[in-house]
Amino acid sequence: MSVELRPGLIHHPGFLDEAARIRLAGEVSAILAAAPPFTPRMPRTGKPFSVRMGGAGPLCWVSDEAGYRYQPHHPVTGEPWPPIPPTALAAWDQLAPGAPPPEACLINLYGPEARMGLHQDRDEEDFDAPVLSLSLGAAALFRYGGLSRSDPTRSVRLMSGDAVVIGGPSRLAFHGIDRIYREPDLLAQDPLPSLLPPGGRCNLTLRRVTRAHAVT
DNA sequence: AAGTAACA
DNA sequence: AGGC
Repeated sequence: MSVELRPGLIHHPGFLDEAARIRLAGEVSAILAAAPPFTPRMPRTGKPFSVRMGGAGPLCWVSDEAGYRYQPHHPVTGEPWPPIPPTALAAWDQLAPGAPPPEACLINLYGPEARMGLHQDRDEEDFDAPVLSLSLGAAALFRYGGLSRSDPTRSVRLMSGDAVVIGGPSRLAFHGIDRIYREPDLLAQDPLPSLLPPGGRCNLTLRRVTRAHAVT
């Protein structure tokens, strides 16, 4: 079951079943143990994000005073990023059929107070492949708009196990996270990656960064 | 610049 | 501009 929120922006509620959520949480925990979460900072001002980030893949996105960029090594340890978790790769194969393999798996870690301001994913060279988002843990209010910051926006609640595909005419659509929901009754429903605050949310975003080479 | 403040 |  899927819902087209706007052309090219597809919500797949409950895409990951319980077994897949548990498996993915374990894979993410192993990644974060090897490549610890870091706090990204705003370009120029150095203002820290409220979201902490981990990463996997040949390239991953980082942000600091010098700007936004993709780089092959962890910004603190200098080590290469761990491989993208297999459960996330399987979701890419299913939800982004025909796209070249993802190179970046950004792991956004939200505490109950974390937010992500409205933004575009535009630091990639390849805008043909979609961005794939996978949610674990606490529910969140996702807001999406159009290709201009001033375009009207709508909101939808994302739950643990949901997938969102941001592609086609919505590949550069503005989007963000306005709030994390606290749901005491459901706190124990899902195991979450270690190093995540209680009541938190973990979101994986998979992206193709470089242009795929033509096959000869 | 994925940040925030102020507002109805 | 939407959420709170």
